[in-house]
Amino acid sequence: MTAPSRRERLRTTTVAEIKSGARRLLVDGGVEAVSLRAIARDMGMTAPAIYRYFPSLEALVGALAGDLYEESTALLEAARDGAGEDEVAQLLAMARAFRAWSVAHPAEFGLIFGAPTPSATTFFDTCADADHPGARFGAVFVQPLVELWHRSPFPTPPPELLRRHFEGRLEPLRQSHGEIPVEVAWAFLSGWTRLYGLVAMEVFDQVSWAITEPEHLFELELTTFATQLTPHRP
Amino acid sequence: MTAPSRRERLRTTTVAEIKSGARRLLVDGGVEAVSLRAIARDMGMTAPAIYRYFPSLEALVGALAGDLYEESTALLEAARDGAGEDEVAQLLAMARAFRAWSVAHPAEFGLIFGAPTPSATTFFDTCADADHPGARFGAVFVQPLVELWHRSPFPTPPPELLRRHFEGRLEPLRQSHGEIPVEVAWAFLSGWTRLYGLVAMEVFDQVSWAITEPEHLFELELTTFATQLTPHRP
DNA sequence: TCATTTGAGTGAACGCCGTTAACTATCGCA
DNA sequence: TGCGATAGTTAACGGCGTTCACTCAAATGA
Repeated sequence: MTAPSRRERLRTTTVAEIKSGARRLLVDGGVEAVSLRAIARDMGMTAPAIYRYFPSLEALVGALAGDLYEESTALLEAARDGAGEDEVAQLLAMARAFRAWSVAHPAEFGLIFGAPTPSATTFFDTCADADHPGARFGAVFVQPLVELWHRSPFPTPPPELLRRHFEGRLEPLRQSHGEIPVEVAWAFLSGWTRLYGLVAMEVFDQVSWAITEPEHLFELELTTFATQLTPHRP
Repeated sequence: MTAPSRRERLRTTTVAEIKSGARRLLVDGGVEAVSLRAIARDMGMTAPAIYRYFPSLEALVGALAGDLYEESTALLEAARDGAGEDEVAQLLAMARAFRAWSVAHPAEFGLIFGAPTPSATTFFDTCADADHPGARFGAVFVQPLVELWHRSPFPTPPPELLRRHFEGRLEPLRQSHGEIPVEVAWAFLSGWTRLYGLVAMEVFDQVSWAITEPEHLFELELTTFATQLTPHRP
């Protein structure tokens, strides 16, 4: 691990500048506005120069998607770490942080959580299954759920029902998180699905025909979700 | 209402041929593969000819999105009409039909239920709020829910909690469906959000790192959803 | 120190794309 | 029969990703 040479440092900053230009275009024009020629123009370069740093536009967008995945994962971790000891409070803080980030960054959300573009596809295919960006993202949710389950088990559908549906199909999840109680796996999949649905519907503008200020629907669902994570009074 | 002239008939079939070419390109190349030149090539025409029928590529893709919305709405109605009298059975049949269609038509799903492209945006903006395609789509779900609610009310969060969160924010929904009990509005929004989340996650390939055969997760969630629509035993 | 190799960047070109403009030929109708 | 509307053409412009041949400066090694 030797110190980076001057050339390597320059290269790193250039890569960063390319990516930040790409993100700027993404933010104010959608993914189809990201073009090598526009990035190069903004940098005072010509388009073919970018091929010294990325093999194609697709690869550049893929790398950007990877960065965004990391950014949102770090965001979740920060929300969790700032929410005290109670796991339910941690999960609620993470959900709120995720929604806030997504609503504030619709283009970025669309790139990593929307329909898989060729760029995203080729990028994610280069990731080993165990450290798929989605796996590290999901892990931040799984950990508090596991701890909550051991401290104060929440109600779930009957475990034999869960086992019947999940039988042998949780291998990918197990590969990145080790053995997990089937109830926790269910809570994660069910909860993440609901969170994703709420946020994606709002970001993709699929509910504005029915409700204004979808944040209140979000908070309502969060309330009922928190209730479901609390043991029912006997 | 006079019979369409020969010219009008030719025009109609040409429009249909353009759209079907566009859909073919959409299906096996994603939305970014839809190009006027490719469509025209497949039809043995030149690209500018298409401007006799659509003012821009954006408008063509928008019209295609409108057709797809109609297609999926009709699909839901067919599923409902083939599911007998019981409203819960109707809702389950609709959910299954929606998932099946979406999984079988990922590109079409992405176009109308994914991140809004400029094309979709400009198209949906041309729709009046009351007959927004989403509203007609949602109506198919709302109707059985209303009937079920009147026949056999399902458990919901406390109505005062619902009212507090929905206060004055359901105007768009009311405009297309008239007065609706707040409990039904909640059931629709909550249920549609969960259904959308499940299907979008599967179609957009956001869960393959955790679970294989997501259809079983879908069926599991459907089971618990049906339970929640049934009055709890006293 | 000087020659050489490496790397970054350029300019021209190819073939796509959407879109516009000018033009032609055909069809339907009075 | 003639005329206007309609459907189609070709040519062109600018933008795009990408490739290739090239230049020039920086790092390297004898």
